[in-house]
Amino acid sequence: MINSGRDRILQAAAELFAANGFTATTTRDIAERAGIKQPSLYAHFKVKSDILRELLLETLRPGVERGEALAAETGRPARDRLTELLDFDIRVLFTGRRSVAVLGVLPEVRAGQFAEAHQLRERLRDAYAGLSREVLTELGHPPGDEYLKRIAGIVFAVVESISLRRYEDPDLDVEDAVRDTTTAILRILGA
Amino acid sequence: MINSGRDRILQAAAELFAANGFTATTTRDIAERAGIKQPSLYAHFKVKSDILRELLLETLRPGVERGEALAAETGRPARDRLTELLDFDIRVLFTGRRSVAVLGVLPEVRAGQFAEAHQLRERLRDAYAGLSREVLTELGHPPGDEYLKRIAGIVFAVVESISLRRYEDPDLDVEDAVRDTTTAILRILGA
DNA sequence: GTCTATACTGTGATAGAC
DNA sequence: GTCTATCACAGTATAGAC
Repeated sequence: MINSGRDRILQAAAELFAANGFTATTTRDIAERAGIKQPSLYAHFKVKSDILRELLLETLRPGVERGEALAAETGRPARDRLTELLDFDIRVLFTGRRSVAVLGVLPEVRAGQFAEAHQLRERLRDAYAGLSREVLTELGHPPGDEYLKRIAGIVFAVVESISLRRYEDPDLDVEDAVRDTTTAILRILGA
Repeated sequence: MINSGRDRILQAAAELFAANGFTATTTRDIAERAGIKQPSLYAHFKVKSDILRELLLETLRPGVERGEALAAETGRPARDRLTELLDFDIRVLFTGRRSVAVLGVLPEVRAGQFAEAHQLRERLRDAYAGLSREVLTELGHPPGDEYLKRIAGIVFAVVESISLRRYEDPDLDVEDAVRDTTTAILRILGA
């Protein structure tokens, strides 16, 4: 059901969380935007944080799956696989029916509670790190662990920044974002 | 006074805001970390948001001043000036006695209220955009307005990501951060 | 599954003594 | 400028009827 009550709630919450943060968004705000009364939320979610929890998992899972598959794949240049992951990941952020944006970067997500989402994010980061290592190696510059960690940190930051960039410029075009981001990241890696 | 009550409050608040966000940080949390009782905060700040306000302005002002000066300067390669701004800006984030980190990216900062800080952030972004345009031009690729906006968005995102990267790896070394970030950004610009 | 009514708690902020 | 005491309100969540 695309427009079920539950879905309306998730949609509304995603937009509000992205705009104002988790704690600053009240259950009343969410309910109002979803077109129901505040207590009705609790017919769908046990507690407020479960809404964010579901949004986070939903947003992260596709990228993690694809990322780990691509990182494990062999026999194809890492550069191509990294490009493919970026393409996939960025499109999820744009075409997902939610404006899931910034969610992964919300400070509240770091503080306890959302361990599962945090873990998924780590796995996605690892996928990017693994592909980055391979790309660097292909280019004749196999990185040390320390250096890889730092450079992959920047790469992942650029990926995650898409949410914020899109938030600040709602007209940002998907194709532009995919192309610019991919180019930037390949250049950061020295390609 | 480096350890005046007021300063202890700012220090405590900066750390808590960065870790948990603005709304999720209570005035009691701040007071406790500052070693005073909650109502004593109000001898120093009229309202809670004034604490964040001051932290934001304090963090942004030096970079803005330096950035606008460097962007206006002529007769020196833009590449050198951009490098200098990055060096300065990143060191402020690291050596500032506050862990001002993520503050600029807090969602709550976007929603109304902190207009002055928002404006400073725009000016800093403009300084980076201006220098980026010059660098691209020096390289023989004068950008169109649209392209510049997008590429400068990525550049600025990399700069701002330092806060988060440092938060996630508190051992991150200043010199490494300066070098890696500068290299990444110059590469993004095609240098 | 949605509503009205409401309980309970946490939070920002003030009053006023020291 | 710090404290204790306290207020007023906002916010999450529950109860129970429809």
